[in-house]
Amino acid sequence: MLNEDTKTVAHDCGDCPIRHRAVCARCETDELERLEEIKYYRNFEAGQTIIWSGDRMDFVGSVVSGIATLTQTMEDGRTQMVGLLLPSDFVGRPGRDGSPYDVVATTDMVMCCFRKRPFEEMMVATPHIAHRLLEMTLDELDAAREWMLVLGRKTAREKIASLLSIIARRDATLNLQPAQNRLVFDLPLTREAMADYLGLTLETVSRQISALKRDGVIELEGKRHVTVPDFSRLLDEAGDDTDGGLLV
Amino acid sequence: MLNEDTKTVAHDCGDCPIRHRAVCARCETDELERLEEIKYYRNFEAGQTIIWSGDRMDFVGSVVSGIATLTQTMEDGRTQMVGLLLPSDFVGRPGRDGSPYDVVATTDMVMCCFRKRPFEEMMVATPHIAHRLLEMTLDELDAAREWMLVLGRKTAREKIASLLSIIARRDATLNLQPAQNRLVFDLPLTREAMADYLGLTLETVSRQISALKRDGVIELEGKRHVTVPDFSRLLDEAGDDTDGGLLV
DNA sequence: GGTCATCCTTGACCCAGATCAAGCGCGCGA
DNA sequence: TCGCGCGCTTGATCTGGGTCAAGGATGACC
Repeated sequence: MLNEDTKTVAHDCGDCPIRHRAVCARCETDELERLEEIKYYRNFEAGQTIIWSGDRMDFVGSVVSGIATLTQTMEDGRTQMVGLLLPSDFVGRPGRDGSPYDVVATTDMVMCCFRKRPFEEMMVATPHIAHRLLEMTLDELDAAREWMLVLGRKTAREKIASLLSIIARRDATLNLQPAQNRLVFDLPLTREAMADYLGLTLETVSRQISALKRDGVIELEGKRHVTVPDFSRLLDEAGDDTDGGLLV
Repeated sequence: MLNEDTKTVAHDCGDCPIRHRAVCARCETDELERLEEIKYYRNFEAGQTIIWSGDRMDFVGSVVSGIATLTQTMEDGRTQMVGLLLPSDFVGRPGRDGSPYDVVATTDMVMCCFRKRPFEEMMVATPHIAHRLLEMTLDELDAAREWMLVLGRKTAREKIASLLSIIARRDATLNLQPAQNRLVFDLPLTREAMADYLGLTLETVSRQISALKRDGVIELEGKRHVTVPDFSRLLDEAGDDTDGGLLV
């Protein structure tokens, strides 16, 4: 059962990803209630490691606010980010015990979690939850494969443009802007984290961002606040063949 | 209903992946019969494109024999392989209409297919099929993310060693060798296909294979037949921290 | 056996991005 | 207010792998 405190948070969370994105689109009332029973919220501070690679994971859940990263590290310290968790993204591997990745909060975060064992039991009893999870996993698989193209074949400049357009798109779908080509967002990652995502060094990231700024593809206010005056120009720089409709 | 011809093939296919790997581990007899009704076999020749990127896909299925690749191509022709389909691998995106990738047979192939619509209907009616598909999709996601580390952070030599060890491992699990460190297999890919998988050029692939041969990490007979005298040495070259137990 | 195409190897050279190094700017705690 | 640390930028130089180019091997087909 929920304590008063948790209820309050749940109520604040009007567009809680569990409602609109993860598992509940077709839930019946009693299923929703069962979900509520195994649901709880966790807060993390910027820089805090949520799960260490190899750790046992006793929950699944969604990002409510803030950003986390999924990274792999080799013994000699080379690291590669393999996923970026933005609000409404699902975290967890139903049916698996551990995480093969480090999960790290890069900003302050709130996560909406379910205890794993009861969640899995619900999954068995409620087939459409499994279907929804399959959907989401296929989405993640597509994203991972898209990123393989970025890592394997794109130039440094194209990589940066690809990352910026992904973040811009996600940001835009959250804070719906008037449907125009200009958009504004804050970079949620350090240069080093961007480098780890893109398979570059932080110096190259910095240089290419400066170059995009010099060429008018982006405008910078401080180090993190980005304005994209022409989004289709950015997509072009990313080498994307998509038409770039913002609202996917 | 099955015609006589198909039945024969089905019978030959004693370890048909649909039986032992994809969906049927817990199927009841009548479910198996329903699967049989929507099941058919397709043959492809080496070089044949199975699905074009963007095509409608009206089936799902498994590789029975032979090898296929999943590739993405940019407008300017740069291509990145995002998946390698070996025998027993599943192909298809239940719930999705099209494929975002080209699927190409690199050797002669046999696939065991199910018509997509009835398969999806069965999935709804038979929850453990959806669970099995979720399992498999999570496996693919892990593989894709593992490959992101290869593409983003490994050197050319490490990339080649990683690819060889993956193929060797898969080959070994199919044709179980005595549990020793020496193993033998045939490369199922051209140098160019390897390059597309690894984000390299075919010249670099060729040079690095020559180097591994010169250094005694592998032995070559012709261009495709590979002997690995010491598998743990190969894993070492790949920069893998896994212990390399062959039988995963 | 000869021709041709495909796949592969090897060499010479070049360049994008890594590496090494110096310094800037801003926020924070004393 | 100062100093200190962290995140970032920029410059100089180096190098792994790309590019361009020239053959070598193998096998299919005439």
